[in-house]
Amino acid sequence: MSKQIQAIRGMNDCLPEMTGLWQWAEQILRDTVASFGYQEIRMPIVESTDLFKRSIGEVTDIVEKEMYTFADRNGDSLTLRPEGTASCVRAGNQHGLLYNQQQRLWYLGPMFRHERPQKGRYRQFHQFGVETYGISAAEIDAEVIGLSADLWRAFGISEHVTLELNTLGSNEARENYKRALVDYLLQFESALDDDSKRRLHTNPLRILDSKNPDVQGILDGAPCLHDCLDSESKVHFDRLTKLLDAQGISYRINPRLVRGLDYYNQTVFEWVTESLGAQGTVCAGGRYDGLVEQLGGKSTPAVGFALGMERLVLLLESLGAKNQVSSPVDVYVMPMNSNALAKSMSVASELRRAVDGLKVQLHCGGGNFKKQMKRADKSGAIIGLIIGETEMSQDSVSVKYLRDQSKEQQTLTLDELIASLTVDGNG
RNA sequence: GUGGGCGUAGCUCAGUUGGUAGAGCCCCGGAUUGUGAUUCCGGUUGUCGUGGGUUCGAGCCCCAUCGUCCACCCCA
Repeated sequence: MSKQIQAIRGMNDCLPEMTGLWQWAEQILRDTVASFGYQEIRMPIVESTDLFKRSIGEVTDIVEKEMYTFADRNGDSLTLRPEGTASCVRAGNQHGLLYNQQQRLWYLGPMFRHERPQKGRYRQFHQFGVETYGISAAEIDAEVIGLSADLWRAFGISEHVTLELNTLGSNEARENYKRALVDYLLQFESALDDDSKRRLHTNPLRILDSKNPDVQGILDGAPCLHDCLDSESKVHFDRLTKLLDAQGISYRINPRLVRGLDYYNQTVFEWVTESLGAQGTVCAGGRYDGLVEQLGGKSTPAVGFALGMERLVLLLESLGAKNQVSSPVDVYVMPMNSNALAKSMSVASELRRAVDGLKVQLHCGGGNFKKQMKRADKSGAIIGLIIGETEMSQDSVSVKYLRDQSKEQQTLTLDELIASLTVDGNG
């Protein structure tokens, strides 16, 4: 055997034992956004490097050290997308979707960041994203957050996620606050850890959600972002919280909640969980009113969020959602000998055509009866269909119920079998 | 990028002060030639991550390297 080639570090295969759960999750996501009237948009995975530099921010870690950037054969600098919002705005601008219009969009696909892999964090990962454009009123913030809350309800995990909410205010308010915060923290500079010292000059707001308890202690005396807010932002945030209250969505206002990407303003939120280790944020988003214009479009308000699929699936798995996934096979057809093969294949075909959604697998490769029964059992099928000389001679099939011992094996005509499967609703 | 844990069969893992590798699962055959999942019997599974070093002798000790997991950082 020659040496095997491995997958790239941090880029994982999704194996058959997991694809069922992924598909189940994806279906619920699609159904939920569809119920809100949102439409899918599909963007390329590769974009011009400048797109991300201009949107995410030049001094963010994502742009500085995490992007998969390379020169293509023309010498253009291209980048594997590290997130979806920038591409979505670019596509919207390019095709006139955002100009004086309202849009409610969603997407799902792979993203790439060159980070050190750990639980809930991979170099190729998948985000489900929702983006809305052209609505500045707080009700769209409330709708988007309400939509995310509906997702947890549909997954049955509402008790395991909590909503954190904050407002960053206008850009001017935020700049004012940034200055006040830096002034305050400079008094304690020697007591700050190295990461916080560095961020003092790069992204001071990020110090607010430092995990270091000493830093958090210093922050207890720091000025509060909410004291620097402009009145317009206050009104917007107040309307949002009232609308969330009216929907019965509970939240915790966290004045230290900030976002890592530069384009956010006003509303920001995160859904966090205790069940995922260090990567507790399963979904996060907010308002980004300046980005459309920043990327060359007409000034357009926008709100959206992104949800980490791997983190969602990990969470669903840890909460035992795997038994929501149906078996890959409902009926396993066993031809007893080579004479029964053609008959078995046609029976399988007729079943598939007659019963909508029925999953029928034909035993291939022969083998004795014992072996075929073992395969039938392993397939997860509820019904084993036996077709041998006896059945051929009377134009019937023997039906063995593999998961229910109280049900006797019986011999039926194909029509009788189809009738029973149809009544059961796929068994 | 930084730190720590772990790399032994397809999978999950034992392996004593250093003496040339083992269990369960899986798979195959049989008990049972038309009845699985339960039971019993038998069988196949290896570059001990890789490369050096120490030693008469290394899965075990040392160095390097790669991989992986977890945490920091970052973020969904």
